[in-house]
Amino acid sequence: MRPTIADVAREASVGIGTVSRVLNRSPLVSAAARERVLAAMDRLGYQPSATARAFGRRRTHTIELLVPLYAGSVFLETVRGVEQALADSNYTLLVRTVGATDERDRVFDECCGRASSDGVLVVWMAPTDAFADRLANVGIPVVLLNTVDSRMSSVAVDHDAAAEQAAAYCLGLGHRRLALVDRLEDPYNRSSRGMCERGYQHALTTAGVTPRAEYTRLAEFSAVGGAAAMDALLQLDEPPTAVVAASDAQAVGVIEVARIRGWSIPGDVSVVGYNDSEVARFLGLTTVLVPVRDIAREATARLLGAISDSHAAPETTYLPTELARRRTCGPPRR
Amino acid sequence: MRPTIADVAREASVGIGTVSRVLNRSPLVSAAARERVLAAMDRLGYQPSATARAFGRRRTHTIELLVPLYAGSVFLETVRGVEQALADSNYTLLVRTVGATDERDRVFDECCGRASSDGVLVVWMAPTDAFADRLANVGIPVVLLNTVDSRMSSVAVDHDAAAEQAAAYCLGLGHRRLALVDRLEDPYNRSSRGMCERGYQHALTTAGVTPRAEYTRLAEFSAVGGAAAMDALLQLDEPPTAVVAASDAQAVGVIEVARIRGWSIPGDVSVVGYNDSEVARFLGLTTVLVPVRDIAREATARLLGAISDSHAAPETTYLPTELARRRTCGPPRR
DNA sequence: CTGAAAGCGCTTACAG
DNA sequence: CTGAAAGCGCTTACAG
Repeated sequence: MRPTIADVAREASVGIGTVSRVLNRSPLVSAAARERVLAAMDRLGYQPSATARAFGRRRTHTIELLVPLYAGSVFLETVRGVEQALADSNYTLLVRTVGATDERDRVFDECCGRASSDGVLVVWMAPTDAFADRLANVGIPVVLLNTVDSRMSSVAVDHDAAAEQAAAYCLGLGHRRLALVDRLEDPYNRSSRGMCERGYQHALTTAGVTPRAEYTRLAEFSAVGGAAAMDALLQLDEPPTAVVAASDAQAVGVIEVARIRGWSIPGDVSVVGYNDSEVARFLGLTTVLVPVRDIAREATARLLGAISDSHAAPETTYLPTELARRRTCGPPRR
Repeated sequence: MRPTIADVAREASVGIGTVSRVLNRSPLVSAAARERVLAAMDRLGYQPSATARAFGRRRTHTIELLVPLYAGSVFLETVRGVEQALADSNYTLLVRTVGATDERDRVFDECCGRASSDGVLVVWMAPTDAFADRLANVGIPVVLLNTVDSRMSSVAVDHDAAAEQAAAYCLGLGHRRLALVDRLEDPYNRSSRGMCERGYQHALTTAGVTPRAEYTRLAEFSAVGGAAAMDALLQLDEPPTAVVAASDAQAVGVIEVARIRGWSIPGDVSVVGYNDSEVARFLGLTTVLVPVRDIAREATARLLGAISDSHAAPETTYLPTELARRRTCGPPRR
């Protein structure tokens, strides 16, 4: 049998309260007692039971991460960031992935019902009203990563500003026929708007370029989606000379189609991606850098704060993006 | 306050034992009592406390997944498979990622120490001796995914057989100058052998082709690593006409370098990847399909089995791989 | 600074 | 089939 707190207390000739205090680094322990307890723990190879502690404190010391499957490569980086922020907190990370829309609703639901965690992190997913309400009722703090909702805290990148940054860069290179291969802001909601649409248009109007409807494509969030969109764009009478994509996956599709059709990059067409992935880096894709790990770290810190101070007001933080200028953009051919 | 089991018992005019039995679907409850309890739960909006249950049963009802960062794209699919196998078990998934070697050791260590889970899943990582010993001592069941170790259960793909399959395919197309861009079997152990080396050599000797040392490259497990290896291969007096890579990431690097050097694929050189990734699929890469999700599902089922029957003997299961024949392989130019 | 004791919300023999 | 009771291993007032 694993030794319990009682075994340690007996071994150290103290009460279990003292052992508990040592465990919790309480200052209310004499140096001598602390020594004896520590020695006893060591002798017995004692490890406190996480379950019993959670039960005793009425806290699970667990954080739940809800992540949609479409997050793909962002997943690992996010988990990594969360772990870093959790490093010396002895909190533990529980993960739930979300596939289709009905699964999202079920996961949201169970997350509130079981209340098996002290806090929830939602990755790149819009909360439903039902979820927001229940969470508020149950009193479980939540922080959104890369999605903004006024009812709760979030740490995000300003997608429109990022898109504007990408578009402005292309415009600055001299492009006037600039297309957008966009994705749904909320992939679980077919009627949501395009994620980058506003920033893209703002950049154009600022530069005095009139947006053209045929240059804006709402594509599936994948290489295949990007390829299909690029296919259509290249068949236009006046194909674009530059394409801003809402994800690297889509950008890869755009590039592949361009290559197949014999368009050189960046000679014939420039391409900008979004949210740096390993492949993007390798392919020399010019792309918007989203600080995924920083977002996760910051969001987790915020969540821990909200857990210990339940009166913390919801707050939205935007982290800056950066444009990685690599090899897929250049001035348009004259 | 959330209602507790006592509230339900009072509301239903039964003892808490009966409520507990209803909760645990025990047959030792009369239909009438069950009805009353269920109704009371409903009225009160009762949800049992996961923490209290875990504590009472001396089981955490939690499974821990240890995954190295180099697993990359395999991560999501694995989590997905685990979740599917866990679907109606009310087990919960806890995730820990592993970066460098010393972090691996720390994670292994804590995993045994805290004993915060009922079982452990280790993804594509060789267990250390210390880990194996402590796990056996503590009595926590473990299943390895895609790594084989005689001391514990594992569900894996036979990497050598897979490499042989890939090499044999190229040989069958007529290639005789066949190179291998390999990766370390255990990336945390620089002196481990190449993951595919034996299968590759076996395929060659079976086909009566003498392996050449300069055709076997142990490369870093990334696109950059594959690129570097391909660079060296193409500078040989007799460059290979086909390359088998130990991962899709490496294959992407191989392809990119070939393209840059003006070698057409599959005209001048054929390429086979390993462990289908989304990009690979999109690029039409011929690759070895590793059933990542099936492995996760099967491993999880095995783990749940070991948790409920602690006498289950360690067992190794190999799942078959398949070769996805796509567009990066063809016969050698004469 | 310290110990004895109550309490956290379940599960599980036990007696009936 | 059912209820009263002990027990799981901690935390946390409370009295000293």
